[in-house]
Amino acid sequence: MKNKLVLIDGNSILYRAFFALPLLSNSKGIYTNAVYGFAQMLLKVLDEEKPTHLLVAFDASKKTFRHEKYEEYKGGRQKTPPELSEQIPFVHDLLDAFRISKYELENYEADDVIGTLSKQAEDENWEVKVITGDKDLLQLVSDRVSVALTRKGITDVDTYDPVALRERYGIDASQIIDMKSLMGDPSDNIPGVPGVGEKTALKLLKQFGSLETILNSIDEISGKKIKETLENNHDLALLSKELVTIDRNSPIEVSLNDVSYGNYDQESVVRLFTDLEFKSLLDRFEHEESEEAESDSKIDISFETVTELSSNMLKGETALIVEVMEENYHQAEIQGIAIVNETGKYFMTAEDACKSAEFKQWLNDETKKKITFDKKRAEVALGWQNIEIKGFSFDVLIASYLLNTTESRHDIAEIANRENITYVQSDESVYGKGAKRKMPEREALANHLIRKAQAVYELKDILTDKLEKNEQYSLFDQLEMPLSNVLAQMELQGIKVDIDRLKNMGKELDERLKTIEQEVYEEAGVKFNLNSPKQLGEVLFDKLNLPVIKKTKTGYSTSADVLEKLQNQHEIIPKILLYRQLGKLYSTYIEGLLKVVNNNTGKIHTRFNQVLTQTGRLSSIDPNLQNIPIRLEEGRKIRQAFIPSKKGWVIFAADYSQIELRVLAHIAQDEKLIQAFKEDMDIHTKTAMDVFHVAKEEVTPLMRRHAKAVNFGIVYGISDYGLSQSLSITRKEAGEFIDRYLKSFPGVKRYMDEIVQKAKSDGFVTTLLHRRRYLPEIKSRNYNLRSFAERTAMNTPIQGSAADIIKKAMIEMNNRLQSEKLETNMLLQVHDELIFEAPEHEIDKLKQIVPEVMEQAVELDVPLKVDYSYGATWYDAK
DNA sequence: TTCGGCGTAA
DNA sequence: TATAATTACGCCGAAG
Repeated sequence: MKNKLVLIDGNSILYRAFFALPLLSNSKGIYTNAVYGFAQMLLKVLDEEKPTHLLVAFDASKKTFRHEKYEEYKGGRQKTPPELSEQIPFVHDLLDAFRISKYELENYEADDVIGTLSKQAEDENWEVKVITGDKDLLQLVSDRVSVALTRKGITDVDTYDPVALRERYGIDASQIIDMKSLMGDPSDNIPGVPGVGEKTALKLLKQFGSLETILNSIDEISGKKIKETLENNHDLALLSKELVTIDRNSPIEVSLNDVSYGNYDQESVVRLFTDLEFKSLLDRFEHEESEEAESDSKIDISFETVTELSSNMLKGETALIVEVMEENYHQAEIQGIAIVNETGKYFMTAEDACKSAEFKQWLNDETKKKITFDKKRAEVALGWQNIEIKGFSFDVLIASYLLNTTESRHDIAEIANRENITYVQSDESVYGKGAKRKMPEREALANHLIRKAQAVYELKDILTDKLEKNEQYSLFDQLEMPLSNVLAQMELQGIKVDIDRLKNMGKELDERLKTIEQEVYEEAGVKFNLNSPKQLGEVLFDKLNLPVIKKTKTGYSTSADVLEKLQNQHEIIPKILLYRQLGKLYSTYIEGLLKVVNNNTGKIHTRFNQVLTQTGRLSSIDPNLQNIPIRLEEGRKIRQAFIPSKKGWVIFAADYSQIELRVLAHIAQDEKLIQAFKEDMDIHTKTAMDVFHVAKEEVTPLMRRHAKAVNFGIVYGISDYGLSQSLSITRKEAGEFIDRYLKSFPGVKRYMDEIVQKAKSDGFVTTLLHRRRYLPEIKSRNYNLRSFAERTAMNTPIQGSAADIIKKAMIEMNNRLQSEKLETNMLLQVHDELIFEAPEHEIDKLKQIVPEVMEQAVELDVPLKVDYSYGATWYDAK
């Protein structure tokens, strides 16, 4: 087959893409329009041209050999806009992901590289295509070289071969040089001959053939004026010609063989497009993967469908799939059971399984080891049917999460694929998604579950090795695995809800909302949807002409901080703020909670996601019980609807005091901070004393407030801007606070510096119990990404270690409640606090053991401190 | 369906 | 350099 070389003028296309597309950005605030356009163009080229060889050429340094001939070359050029230059690294990432060669040559321009390589390819009789936005390159057109010029947009091009060129300009490729030297080129600051444009240039060239002939035949030129300017600008025209001429023998260090194009690196492409949020482009690359998986899914895996299990099928460590298709596994149907172990592979319907005494006994036997994927799902789903499951030895989902918290896809198929196990399909491809999600035929289901079980069976050893290499096996086996059971119990237990109370609060809120709504319409003089930020923005800023404080991507910002600044400008504002506040309570916390109360138990059964956050915290969904209001009294009342499940019981709540700052004191080994906690000082007051250099008695409430904000900032990975926002002070003042803080607590300063360095050299940071977070972006050339990674390098060990500690406390608390034979139930975890329900007579015992267990969960160089309280409702446990 | 804006928690 | 605080979830309207 004949070779085909495609040469792309990198800078030119990048500029085109940047100006052709609106300034898009992804959710991280990185501009992506130029990369997007470039990627589009690239995909189109790969698709249409199917090159065997491909190179993207870039301009090298600012200075080129042309500057030696003509200093003003490319003078007057605008600097590259920063919105574009920040995208350049991503274009390089893009090319790397596609395994496409790129090249730039010191002292030369991309044109020269393209010119040289295209000549070499021509000599080899290859077909060549050049992609550019620059007409100069038309001079390369020949029988074997065609040039695609971007027309408008980025993928819309005109392609020139010698015929097309003659049609368009009436001249040959070689004459393009002469044309340009007559016309000049403002964008490159090439002078040309003043007064000569495209038309004149073409006319002269058609008549005389070349610049030199024109200059030598001045007498024959018709038109006095042209004659004169040509005479006067003789040298300038010749200089222009030199500048315009592409050097087709530049000393490039790449050869045609170096630029062969094979295939892209699918994983990198998907990763990059995901990061950049190129969802439309992503589709076709993810598809290919599933096609690949499908072909493997034809590999035959034989199994038995059984209606009863005998003990000789349940030997040795066994992979167990208890399939629950529903996303919410509470009271959900079990679809089927798959088992894989040394004796074979078995599928059972859920119905048969639940009837089987042998099976249930095996589930309940702690000595029969089970390998699972998402054991909490199985445990809770079975729990609702009063089937107990014990003896979990390895959970693939938890292991996968611990190995890489950044990875969001923890489907068995995904995890397996990463380990080159390709016979298992993704749940999505078997079940479908969204409205189309449905159960397949029994045989297809059995097949799928068996494959999952087989994959899980194989993955155990692979992932165990990895955990051990990372020194994470203990974190896995001693913390997350047992925690999962604790969480399952909490979820099954649920928290009782006073439905009437919620409904009454709802009624009252609803009435107030209607009133306020009417008032707002009157003030505005128009009816509109108050819940629509878009419509509200139009009313406030177009109709009422209030000053615009902040804008969002889509229009005016109407967020609370903006509205607060407008408080005194118009009477409508406080009303809107109140409407927002109450509306939030009504829709999210009254209606939202009522929707998820379980009809049978009268309780809310949340699900804790144990494998989601980047830091090791839990999260809670359906509903989220970790963000029930507390700050404002109005919202706090929602907590009155959370009650004990039995008469005469209480809600008991215990929280760690300043756990994150205590963790910081410990890991940073800051002597002053450690000392302050040892003396059990009020940490914000102490911070104020050190930062403002005053005695304890002189700390004003304002100083304490500022100190508190600084402490928050320190935990989050501080920036002067962030602090200035939260305190509404200037950046400079905020910067000074931070400086003074870091001088006062040198250990903290040292920690912040060292952790960033460590993250750079290791590629990840760790917590107290060896949880990891990888931070590849800490080496990024993009300021945004790098800064973000630096802040998370500082924050993750703090937030993550605090998460480790409370998780350990939860396991021990569960054991303790059992060993003390208490009836008390642990119900919720809210990052630094635990919520229980307890019979009255156990309160005294709890007052002792809860703080004890929580405070002794780990031993740090500072004491941990726990506060607690209790009452008739969650509200009263304050 | 999916995204952006907004607001709730630690 | 040019930007901006950590971790989450859910509701709504407005786009597709």
